[in-house]
Amino acid sequence: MRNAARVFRALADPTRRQILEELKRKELAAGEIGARFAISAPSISRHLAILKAADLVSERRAANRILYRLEPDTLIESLNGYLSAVCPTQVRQRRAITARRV
Amino acid sequence: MRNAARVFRALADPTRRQILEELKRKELAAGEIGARFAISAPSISRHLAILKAADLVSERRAANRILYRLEPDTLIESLNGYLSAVCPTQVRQRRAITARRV
DNA sequence: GACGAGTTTAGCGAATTAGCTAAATACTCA
DNA sequence: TGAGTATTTAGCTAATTCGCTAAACTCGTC
Repeated sequence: MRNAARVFRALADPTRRQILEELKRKELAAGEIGARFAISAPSISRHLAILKAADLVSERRAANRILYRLEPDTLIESLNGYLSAVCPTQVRQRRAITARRV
Repeated sequence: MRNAARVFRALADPTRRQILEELKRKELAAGEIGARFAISAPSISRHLAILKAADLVSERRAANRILYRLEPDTLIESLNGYLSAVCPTQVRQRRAITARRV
């Protein structure tokens, strides 16, 4: 994965990991995400920019607001890619299935 | 996973991710690991301590040297645990197999 | 017990990061 | 166009991180 470094860097922060969890059900506006945390809007905005740079989320404007959406493929491919590189035997079965599914 | 924060923090550094890859085949002494990188022995030692604190490696003394061994279960469970939390539908099949295997 | 090899600990400096507030930008609606 | 809402950008500070060198520790051997 060419972007794996950015992905792992992005996942190092607990707030960012939780943001991705918040987005798992549906896309949310930056403000809606921020409301779930005790930190300022600019800080949330910065976290979202880092997640976007890692292709872990995408954004689209909807009128006034900017909606963020999880990009599960980046997460799955990055983490699975590294798992496969480090623990090839343990994840062999898993990869076979992923390949079939895609 | 109680330790997931430490695991993700540990994986944020490219040197540490590569150390785990070096360890995938067999356990290695700190010096053998260091020889594969262009950084000083103390820096490698520090990286190994961080990996050990995250339970991603274990160590045992062998005479003069300290051998480090990959702990694949921690890596697999941490990454898969987070994947399952964020992308439950996409990793459903995968988890079923892991459960059967364990 | 002293030496040598292997490794870690201490302590420092430069760079990065995560938080904040204030100000700027983007868009909608009257 | 002017006001209001949503979000980002700029600029700052405090804390963390990663690298280094020097010194200490551990173990086996003489």
